[in-house]
Amino acid sequence: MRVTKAAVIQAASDIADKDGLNNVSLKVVAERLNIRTPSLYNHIDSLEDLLREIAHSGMRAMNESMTQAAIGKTGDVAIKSVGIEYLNYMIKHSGVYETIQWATWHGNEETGEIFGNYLSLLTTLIHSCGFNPDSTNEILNIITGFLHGYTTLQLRYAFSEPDRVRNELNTALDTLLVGVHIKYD
Amino acid sequence: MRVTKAAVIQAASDIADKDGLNNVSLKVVAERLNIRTPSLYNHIDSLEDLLREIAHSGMRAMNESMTQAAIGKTGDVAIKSVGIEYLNYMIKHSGVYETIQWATWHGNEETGEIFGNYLSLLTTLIHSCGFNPDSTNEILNIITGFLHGYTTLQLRYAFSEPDRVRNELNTALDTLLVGVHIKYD
DNA sequence: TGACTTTACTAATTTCATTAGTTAAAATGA
DNA sequence: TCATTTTAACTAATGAAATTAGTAAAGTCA
Repeated sequence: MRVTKAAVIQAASDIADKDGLNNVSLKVVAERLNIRTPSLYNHIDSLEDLLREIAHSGMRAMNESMTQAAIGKTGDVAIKSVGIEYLNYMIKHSGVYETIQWATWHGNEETGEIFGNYLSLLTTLIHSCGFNPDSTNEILNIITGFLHGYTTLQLRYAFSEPDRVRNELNTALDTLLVGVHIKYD
Repeated sequence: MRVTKAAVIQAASDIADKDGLNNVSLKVVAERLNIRTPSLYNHIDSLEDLLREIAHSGMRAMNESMTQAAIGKTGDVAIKSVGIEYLNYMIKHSGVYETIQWATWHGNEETGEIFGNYLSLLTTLIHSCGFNPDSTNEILNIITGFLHGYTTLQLRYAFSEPDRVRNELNTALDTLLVGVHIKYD
């Protein structure tokens, strides 16, 4: 009697980050934990369930980091801090992030809830900018969409030149926010 | 003697669009084509190879549609037309689009080339806006990043309310381009 | 201590992907 | 046209991995 559900998810996340999502198999996870493959079923329902759990754990960690990054800040500064933290997480946990993208297509209700927490954080920060509240959702979609797409497309460069990509993301967010301010101030 | 490589990719793409990426298996594709599973190896190298081919075929089709959408247009109007076409393709071929996202992580040189063609199209359109050529790449990253992220996050709504999402994408691109113009004109 | 629960194990089973080896149809080319 | 070569199909194995069934050990708690 040793392994816990959290340990399974942790082991699987580590493997995802080191070897990529399609090298996460029950066989490999079990080996990492020094148990037999069927024993994993005491902690998870299926491989697909495990992948979703990896994604959820990662999303919660991202939410936590981004929330920390926003503490004591408001407006554009806060939004940009959150954006940089989003990128930082992707760089540090690219395998988990790949799983999060997978969960975009194969998520369940819980996935939606956790994503909702992320949206809540951004919503609060958008409010702190003083935009017309009627436009909050429109702005939310613009910012979250941009952040997701920009970081994903730049991820390949972010490994070798993290500082450059971080700076360019910061500049790009400035540009985006200029447009948002003109349109919604 | 009947099936061709193109037919295999087409069948697999149809299955992806109808049942999602993780229901694309050699077994199912072979059944659709009325041949035995091993016969597929006359046309493809492996399941992973097939998935990449689905992605490549989809990316080429998107490039073609977007190029058509840009004909006879310049500047912001052209960029927005391309963006709408990008969204249209995703709505019509969500399974293939999921495969394209998969290929973001598991692509090869050819994947990069096809993506390069897309970047070339956008680069041309950005030039037609008259921005400082030194900033073309920065702008390219902003626009392609935004487009990818915004459409991906809105895809779930795009099935039920395509017109609303199309309109909002158009507005969002306007907002983004306002910022870009102020920053780079 | 004795019932109960948890978690691991071994032993199947199933489902696919993939490989090997064979055959017949189709294409090519003298 | 006819022989040669290529192509693409087939059947039969093989192998890897997920999942299920059934069992035993170890911890929990009354």
